[in-house]
Amino acid sequence: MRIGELATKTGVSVRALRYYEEQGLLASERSESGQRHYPDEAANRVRLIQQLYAAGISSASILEMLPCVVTGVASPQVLAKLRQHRSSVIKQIEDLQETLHQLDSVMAGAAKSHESGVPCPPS
Amino acid sequence: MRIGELATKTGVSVRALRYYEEQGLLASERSESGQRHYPDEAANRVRLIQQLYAAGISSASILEMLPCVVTGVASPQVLAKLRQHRSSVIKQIEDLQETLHQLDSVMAGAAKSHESGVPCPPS
DNA sequence: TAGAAACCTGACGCTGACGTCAGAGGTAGG
DNA sequence: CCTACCTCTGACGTCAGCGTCAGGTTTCTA
Repeated sequence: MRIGELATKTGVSVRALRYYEEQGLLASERSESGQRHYPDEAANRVRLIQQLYAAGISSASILEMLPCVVTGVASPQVLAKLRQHRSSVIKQIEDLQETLHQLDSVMAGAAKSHESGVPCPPS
Repeated sequence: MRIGELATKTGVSVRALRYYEEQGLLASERSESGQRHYPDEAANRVRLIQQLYAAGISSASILEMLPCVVTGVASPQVLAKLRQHRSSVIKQIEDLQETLHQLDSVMAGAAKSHESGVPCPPS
C-alpha cells in the first residue's frame, strides 16, 4: 500500500510516517518513481511505534529496541534498556494514579462546596 | 525562604520556579530589593504543580483549576474541566498499561531467545 | 488524455517547559 | 569591607514530534 492508505489505516499523519522513516523506525520499498510502498504488517509496526512514543520513549531509544522487539530477540544490553524503560513506565503509571487521586479529592471537595453554594474565584 | 532554597527543597530548578510565577501559578512576596520570598507551603504548591504537569495538563489549564484546587471550591465549569482531565489521565494510564504488557511480552520473548543463543542485530 | 488527487523532497514553523548566558545588583560570613 | 555566592531581569536557545507551505512529479479517474 502507499503512504496515504497507511496513514488513514493507522490514524497517523503522512508527515509522521515520513518522519518515522527519517528516524529509521519504518522502512519502505520505493517504486521506480520514488513512491513509498508498504506491506500490510507496516500498520502493526506503526501502532507499535505509537505505543512506545506514548510511553515517553524517544525515537533514538525506540530505534535501539525496535529490531529486537520485532524479531523477539534481544541482547543483554537491550534487555537492560527494556527493563529500564519498564521501570520508567511503571513510575509514570504510579505518578498518574497519584494525580488521579489528587483530582478525585479535589472534585469531591468541589462538589461538596458547590452544594453549600460557595463560589469559585473567576477565571 | 528564597528561591534557591525552594528549588533545592522541591528538586525543581530556579528557572522553573520563575516560569511558574510567569504563568501565574506561583506567587511570591518581594523584598525591598526585589528578591522573591516564599512561605513554607509554597513547596507543596510546587509539588502539586509538578504533579499536574506530569499528568499532561498545560499551564493554562492548571491556572484555571489551581485556585479551586487550593481552596477546594469549584464552579460547575471547572468541575467539567476536571472531569475531562480525569478521563484523559485514565486513558493515559490505560495506554501505559498496554505498553507495559507489550514490553513484558517483548522481554519474555527476548529472554527465551537469549537462552537459545540467537544474537541481536547490532545497534 | 486531461485534470484532480496523491506523492515527492526540502525547509522553515510551532509549541511548551524550561536551559543558559549576560550584565547588574543583593547578601551573608569572616 | 571584601569576597563568594545568590538573585534579578531580559532574551535567545533547545528539543522532539510533527504541521505546513512551496514547487514539482506521479498516479488514478472520468
